[in-house]
Amino acid sequence: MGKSVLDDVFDNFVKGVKLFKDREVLRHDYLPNRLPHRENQIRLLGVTVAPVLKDARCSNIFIYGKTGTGKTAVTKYVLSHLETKAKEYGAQVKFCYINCRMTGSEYRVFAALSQSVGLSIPFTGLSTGEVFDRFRSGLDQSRILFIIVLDEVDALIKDRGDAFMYELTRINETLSKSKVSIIGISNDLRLKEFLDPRVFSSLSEEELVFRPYDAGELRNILLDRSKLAFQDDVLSDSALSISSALAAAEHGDARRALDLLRVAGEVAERAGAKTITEDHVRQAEKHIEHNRVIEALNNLTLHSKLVLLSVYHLNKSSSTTGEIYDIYNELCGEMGAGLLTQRRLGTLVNELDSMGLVNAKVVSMGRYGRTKKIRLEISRGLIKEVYGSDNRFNQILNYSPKSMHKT
DNA sequence: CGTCCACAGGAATGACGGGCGG
DNA sequence: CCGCCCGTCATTCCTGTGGACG
Repeated sequence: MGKSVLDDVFDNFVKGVKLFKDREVLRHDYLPNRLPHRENQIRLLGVTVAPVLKDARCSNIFIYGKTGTGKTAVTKYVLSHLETKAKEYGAQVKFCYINCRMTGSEYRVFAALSQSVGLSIPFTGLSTGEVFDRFRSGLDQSRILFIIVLDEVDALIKDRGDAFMYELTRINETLSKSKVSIIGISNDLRLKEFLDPRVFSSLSEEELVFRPYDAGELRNILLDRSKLAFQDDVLSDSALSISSALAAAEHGDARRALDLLRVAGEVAERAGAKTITEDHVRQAEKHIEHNRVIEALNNLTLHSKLVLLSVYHLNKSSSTTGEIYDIYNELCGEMGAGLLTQRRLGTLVNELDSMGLVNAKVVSMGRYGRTKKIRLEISRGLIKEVYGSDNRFNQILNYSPKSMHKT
């Protein structure tokens, strides 16, 4: 039996220094039992929600804050404590946590709500109104105080409108045996601009704002977590500081900080190091970004890939929608793919922009019209790397478009 | 100072695959 | 099985617009 290349990998893993004690602690879905620097928010949310223990409906609450400021963690923390207290006092309280961005549509939100009051709803087939009616009657039957947590509602409201929110905020008027309270969580602080004022006012009976963490606070959070995550004396002080600093620069995102630390640990472990250094954190930063882009690149639809490759081919510091459409047109012909409209291409470009693969800005060139200036945001090498290994795209990658030397 | 380019991007509508309830 | 509804992608039609040019 020959020596496998894997022997090294496995040996290294077993014999090498173990850095992690418990890697799960650094994942963002992990709910710690201490949330440093959020004592105020915990108390406020607790106070607001407490009336349900005496069988009274609590106020609706609106929570604002950017990603990684602890909104979700605090909410889950408070509600899980509330749940155990409710059992203790025999209060009929139930809650349902829904991440609206993951759930995706109002239909599915109502379906999820229905499920949590014990109804089973097909994932398609019914009209949204029907699902809502079933949910309402199912809820009324169960005679409870129902707390609905709508995490990342801004995502849903922005592309579906706030009609479903309006229905939800008014549901109590038609319930006789149950009561509903809503906790809305938004990443976007300007959400009220998108909301019907009636919805907004009934939703924000209480408001809670989560400020971003500063570097010092992030440091404490990481320190706390790293004690559980790593073996003693594994994490260097400078690695800790740089992680907090990097995440603080990025709107004080604790999630980001935890990711950095976890990946840095993995990088260090793979390198066989016995401590995690500042350099490992910097490598982790690149690593995370690299993976993010590669994953995005692979998951694009055919036409989005072609649009991206058109930008790649133009190879200018910035190109306009029209220019890109010409190249895209050629690439479609080359591949025998159906051609989308320029209108459609516009929104695909915008999608690529929000994924950070491309940068698109509308500019006016006066007499020469108004268009989007589009620029590649990722390295050309990365595109070669990902699409070069795909036979279907290899020829497209090397294809040289005809309409290139026009200005 | 008005014109007019080269699009932006909203609204309505349709085609399609999937799945229901009756 | 039918008629209806879902979400998704795409088209068609449309009105809006910043600013260099004349």
